[in-house]
Amino acid sequence: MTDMTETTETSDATETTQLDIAEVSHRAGVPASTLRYYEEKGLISSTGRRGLRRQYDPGVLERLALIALGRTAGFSLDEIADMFAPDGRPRIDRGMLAAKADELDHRIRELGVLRDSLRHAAACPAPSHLECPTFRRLLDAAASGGVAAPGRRIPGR
Amino acid sequence: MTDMTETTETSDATETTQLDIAEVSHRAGVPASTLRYYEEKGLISSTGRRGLRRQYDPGVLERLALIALGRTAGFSLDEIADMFAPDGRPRIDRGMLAAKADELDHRIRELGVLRDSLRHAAACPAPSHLECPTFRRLLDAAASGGVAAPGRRIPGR
DNA sequence: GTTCTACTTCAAGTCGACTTGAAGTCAAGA
DNA sequence: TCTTGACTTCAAGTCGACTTGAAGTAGAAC
Repeated sequence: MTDMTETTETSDATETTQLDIAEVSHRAGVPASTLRYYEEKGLISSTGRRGLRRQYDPGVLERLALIALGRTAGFSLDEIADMFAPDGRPRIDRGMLAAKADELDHRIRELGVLRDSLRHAAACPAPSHLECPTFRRLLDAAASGGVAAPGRRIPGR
Repeated sequence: MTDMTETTETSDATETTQLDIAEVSHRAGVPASTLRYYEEKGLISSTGRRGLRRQYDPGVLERLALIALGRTAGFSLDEIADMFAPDGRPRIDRGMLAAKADELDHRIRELGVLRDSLRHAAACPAPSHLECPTFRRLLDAAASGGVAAPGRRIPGR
């Protein structure tokens, strides 16, 4: 949403800087239905219509990237929505970023332990996993919540 | 979380060390409703009833630990159900474990990049994140799916 | 014997992020 | 001008893992 564009926008010059929803969908790799959904949630906005079709400012691509980034960092759409100031410019709380980084760090360590254990179990010669000491240790950890309390969301992918 | 209160062994001896659902719920840290749900899904089974109340074999605790483990590794309940042979003994495909480990590994690396970038952005002196080169690089990566395509499930928490 | 209470069943609700379906609209091409 | 087909709206559906609520039951305490 940096200004700059919006130059000669004569109606006949079809050379609009505006992007059709299909174009945005294609370029961002996001279904049109999702774009409408995001708009409804206030995450993005269309600049106008051509007929019924939504038109977007090219800046929407950046915004979608920002949204995608937030999603992969584990933010909910609502959280992401809060990251944009009313004027549309991103306003990201640095403290929040740091907190999320710490969270990720923790999660990463957990997953590391898990990965190593899984690998061990995969190679372990014990006839049954239940007889493998490493596996049992993992089990105990999981049982006591040592690895990751199965709260609500799950990491896996 | 060890023995103790090994059920009031009152009444008839040979109470077979069966655990009441409340006991299992408490020891495993899993709500009774979840135990019923798991049973319905075929993930665990009760050995009988005392009145209406379900009774469980102590082995169910280990099984629940196994389930918790699978959950934190990112397996769905259905996948976990498939990990038990019809006889109830775990039958974990080592190849599957290895595959999951690889998956985790990949995810871990993604999250690592993300964490580093978040940390940088949090400390970055650029007036706006959009002007921070590192942040922009991250954005581009997210936009091109380089970090993690926001498929269906999200890693977060 | 009565009451208390923790269990029981079954159906339905929840949550987040979308997707899907039906019915309608409109710019562009034949 | 008419047809086409990609868009539009709005409501409802989906998915996974549970949770919640209503109505019922039985063992244990009194």
